[in-house]
Amino acid sequence: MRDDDTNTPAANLAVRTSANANARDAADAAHKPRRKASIRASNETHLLTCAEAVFAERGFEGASTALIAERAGLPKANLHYYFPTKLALYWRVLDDVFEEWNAAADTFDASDDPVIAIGGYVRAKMALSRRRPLGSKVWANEIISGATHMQDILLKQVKPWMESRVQLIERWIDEGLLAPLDPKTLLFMIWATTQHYADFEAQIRALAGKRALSAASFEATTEEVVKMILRASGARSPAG
Amino acid sequence: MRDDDTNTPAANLAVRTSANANARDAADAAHKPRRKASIRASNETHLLTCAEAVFAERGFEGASTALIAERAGLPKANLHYYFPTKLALYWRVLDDVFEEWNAAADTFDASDDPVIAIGGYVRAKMALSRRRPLGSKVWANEIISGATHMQDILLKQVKPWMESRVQLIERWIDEGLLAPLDPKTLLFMIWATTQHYADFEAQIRALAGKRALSAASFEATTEEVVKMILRASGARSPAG
DNA sequence: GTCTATATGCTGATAGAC
DNA sequence: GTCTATCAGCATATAGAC
Repeated sequence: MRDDDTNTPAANLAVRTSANANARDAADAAHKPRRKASIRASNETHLLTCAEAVFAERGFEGASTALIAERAGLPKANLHYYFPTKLALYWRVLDDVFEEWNAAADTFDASDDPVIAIGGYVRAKMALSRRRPLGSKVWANEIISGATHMQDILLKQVKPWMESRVQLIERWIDEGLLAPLDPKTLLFMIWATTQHYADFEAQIRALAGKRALSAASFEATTEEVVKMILRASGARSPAG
Repeated sequence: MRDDDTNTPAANLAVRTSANANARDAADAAHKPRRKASIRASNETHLLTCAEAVFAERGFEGASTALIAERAGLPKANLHYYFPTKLALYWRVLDDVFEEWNAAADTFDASDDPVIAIGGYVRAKMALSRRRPLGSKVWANEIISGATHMQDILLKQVKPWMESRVQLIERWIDEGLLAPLDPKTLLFMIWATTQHYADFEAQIRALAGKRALSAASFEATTEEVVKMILRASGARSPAG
């Protein structure tokens, strides 16, 4: 590993955003056509999409830059022009996935009614599993492999989020709005159950049939999951 | 892929068992020392143990026979002497994992009381996650990657088991011993939640601390999970 | 910005001496 | 049954012509 530890996914995220902005500014300032920057942007996003699929299917070590480039319809050297190393490309994919995880996490704070907060969060996580299963699989692969490239995100972003949500859940328990339970166990159960519909797609398809993952069926399953999680947590609304 | 479809994990399992028996018989019949057969057996099990760890960490494509052999302290050629191809070795690992999955599945039939049956099954799955997390990770990796090497096991063994358990759950619902729910969603929730403690070990360690996976803590967590799953399913004992 | 050609090392698997 | 030496192919990454 030649990269120093400032080049983490989170650090990369910041770099990327400002780098893109700088590229556009430079093009504008020189009165050059915006074309180059937009070719770059579209090639980068296309490569990221293909990389997400290959990393999901084969994990970091199993994925090859040749296969990613082939799926993107670009020569391998072109991939290395945009992303210097396979690891840099991987970190960008992890970043993108975490951004969506974060957006879903916000729905937890939509209300101080645990029925609405927990129900809404479960629905958001289920929707994410359906909309972007590949991203969830990349995340899962990374953690199964020991989460070596994600320690920073886990410790600096996910952990604080979890800890404040644990306090919120404990308050709800004190107020009698939730059954006495271990908050972390509840959160892990929500993550496990909702992400299962993305990560274990292939097993669900084999066991429950292709229809099980159709739009209508998935929506019904989502409501089943919401119902069961709410029952598991013993949630009730403050008013009632 | 040069192997024909009779060489599936399930087929391999049968072959292995009889092959081992034959090897022992032959040695006994020829009055040769038992040594050779037991060297074979011990090398094979050792290689299987190391292979399980490497496949868990890196997935099938990411794992290399060189690394597996190195961890086993054997030359790579020796590995290929016992297991002709990487795929054959992988299938044997999948078999072993499935055997344990199957043993845990039996606990579901320990009683006709859903509180005992479901609670016991959850405890068995949690115990398995703790005792053999690497096996669970291999299974998870395989399914995330599309379950291409497990279609037979899923369709011929897991699916029938699931379908008969679905009928049992439906009967319990009819008898008023479970809340009205979709049985498959309940089973998926049990699998997802219990396997989470094996597959997402690294995340749990990062978020909840190393202590979270200690023996005492894990036992407490198991009871939390049992409590929440039973509440989610609305289970009650027939007598009460 | 694109892409052919190539460097360097690792991959699964085998040959054949011991 | 063990293991060194080696194969052909694929891995990541780069050089340099266009």
